[in-house]
Amino acid sequence: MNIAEVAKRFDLTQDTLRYYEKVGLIPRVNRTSGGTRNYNEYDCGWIDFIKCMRNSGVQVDALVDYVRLFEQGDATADERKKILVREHHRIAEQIAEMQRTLDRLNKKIELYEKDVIPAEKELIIDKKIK
Amino acid sequence: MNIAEVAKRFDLTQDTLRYYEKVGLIPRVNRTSGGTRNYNEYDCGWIDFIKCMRNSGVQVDALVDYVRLFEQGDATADERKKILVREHHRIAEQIAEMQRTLDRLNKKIELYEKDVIPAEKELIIDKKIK
DNA sequence: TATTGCTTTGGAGCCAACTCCAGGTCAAGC
DNA sequence: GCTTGACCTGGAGTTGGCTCCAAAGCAATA
Repeated sequence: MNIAEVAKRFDLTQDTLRYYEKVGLIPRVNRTSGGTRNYNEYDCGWIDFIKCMRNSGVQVDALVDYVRLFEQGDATADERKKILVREHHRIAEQIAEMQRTLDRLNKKIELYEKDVIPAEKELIIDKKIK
Repeated sequence: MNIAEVAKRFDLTQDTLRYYEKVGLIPRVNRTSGGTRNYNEYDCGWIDFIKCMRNSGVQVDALVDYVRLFEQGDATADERKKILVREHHRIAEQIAEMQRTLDRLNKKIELYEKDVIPAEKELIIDKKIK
């Protein structure tokens, strides 16, 4: 697979794919004799994983660490697992916070629906919610 | 309330509070004759709301729009509601995506727990998950 | 009133994460 | 072999969202 195909498949730009590789978000991709990237399914597995994590707000640094450890072999499995667990916690906490925000928005939207709210009541809305 | 007290109360820096006001994330705060900000509970209500939204990933622009409309009075209630509904959708979608990521991480962590995974199996892990 | 410290402003600086570009190389069709 | 278009690299530029700073004014305490 050339870079154009991979970019299309994952809805990423070629620049982003090259960036991912450059900073170590994914392991180095094999090249043709001429130096052109030649992606295989293994690479795509990594891209898929990284894109998923990035879309959930996992920091580039954390993922770079993970990939670096991965490349160091089996001995780092424990440390890699710790990263995954830590990021799991972070995401779970973030979901909880966003859920509370949704509740708050729900109440606010409900008030907007009941009667078009005069602007001056805005604070009261927030007071009620608290 | 002076800015120091408000900053402490919301665990924000004074710079952040001034920034919020400068870009229009919160309505203009009243000042003393000398020009010093004098926050009241109304201001705090806004800060609380904005902090909550920002922590859930709502963009500054969207909130600035909301505040601007709010300041234009009752006639904009409909448009304001639309913003809230749109951001509600965005957050709900983001939660869904993060939930899927948690599932994926759970499976991956589980595999790490079963037997310390040789690095070479990394792709297989992702294949299984897919 | 003098000192010490808090607050003001505009604007510069910073960080994460891309995104774009120039100048060059490679490859595929004619 | 030549042209045309895709791909390469290193590095500069951009965006969003703060964060920091200098120079100056205000406030509280002695």
